[in-house]
Amino acid sequence: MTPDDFHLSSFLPYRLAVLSERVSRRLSVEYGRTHGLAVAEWRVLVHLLRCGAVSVRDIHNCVNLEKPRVSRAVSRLETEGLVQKAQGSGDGRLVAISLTEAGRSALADIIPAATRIEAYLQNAVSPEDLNTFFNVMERMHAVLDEDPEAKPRTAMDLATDAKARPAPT
Amino acid sequence: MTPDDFHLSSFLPYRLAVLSERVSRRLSVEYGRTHGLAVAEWRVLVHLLRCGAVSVRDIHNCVNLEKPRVSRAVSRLETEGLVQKAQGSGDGRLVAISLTEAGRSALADIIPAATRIEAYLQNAVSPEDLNTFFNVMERMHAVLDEDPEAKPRTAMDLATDAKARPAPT
DNA sequence: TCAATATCATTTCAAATGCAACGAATTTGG
DNA sequence: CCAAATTCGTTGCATTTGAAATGATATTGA
Repeated sequence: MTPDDFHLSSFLPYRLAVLSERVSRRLSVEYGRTHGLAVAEWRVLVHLLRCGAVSVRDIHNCVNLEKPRVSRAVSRLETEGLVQKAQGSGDGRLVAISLTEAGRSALADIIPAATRIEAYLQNAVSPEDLNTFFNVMERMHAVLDEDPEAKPRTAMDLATDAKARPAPT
Repeated sequence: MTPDDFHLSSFLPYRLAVLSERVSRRLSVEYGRTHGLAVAEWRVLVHLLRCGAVSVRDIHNCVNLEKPRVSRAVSRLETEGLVQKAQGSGDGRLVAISLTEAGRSALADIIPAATRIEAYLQNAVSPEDLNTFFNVMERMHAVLDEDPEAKPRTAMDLATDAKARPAPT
């Protein structure tokens, strides 16, 4: 089926990858140049802002990063003084990772810039179209949720996408 | 602005990355298990199917892969016999890369599976919503095209997305 | 013509990545 | 109460990655 007229540039997975990579790179220019952060570190910082003192496993389960990647991102952030590790009271295995003041202040600097980039991307379309856009993304996730070959979604992404149907029409 | 209530899971770049990565991985399960291919190799093969004998630079300019990555993907494909390199007549620097019969036959095997995955993702939404979805993606690309900090799009992606407005209503 | 510059593909090198293994700590079950 | 199994965070290791350097060929301009 469809032997020769298969265009990569109209292939959904490819298009998603190209746009995603372009957006991510544009964003990382922002926090990379200003604070020397990589994607993993950015995600960890943002997660900590909302969730206080959490373990590596918690971060791993929330921000779609492999465990070793989280561990190393936290290490880098710690040496840069943006994050601190404490012994979790209770379970001695867990590490309680939290923002330092420097980390909080870095986020206060980066988040507005990140939000601005998100906004100028989203403002290019109408609110209805944007809503449809997110709904389509959620439907595709839902399809993958049924697929045993697909990697499961994190609990956090599930929860957020579930509530992301504000306009059922 | 928006200091504390910044949710990673509703942040456009993050959501794009998560879905894109999930879709790509699901797809690579397909051609990875059946033919031992990685993403770069898959893209190269597909491009060759449409474009015959091309250079590394051509592939690099079309399928959103860095030049060294293309070079290495071609090497691997060559050792696996799916691709052949020939001296480009004329310019002695260029390499003419083309599919072998084995490569063509591998694609004949993979493309239907890939198309099937694409289809079951796209069939989860109405054609109108899917069209809106692609339009939104194109608008975001257009915004990035104006942004000097963003990486330019490849000529191929530009051409395809431009014509990707098949239903002007 | 022939030096200077540009382009092409590959390679080098350092950093990032992910899987699996590991040691430490906890929980479970007998 | 304690051995087996589980969970946690980290580290080893092999692979992948991309930026810059390299060598080879082409093109340009004096």
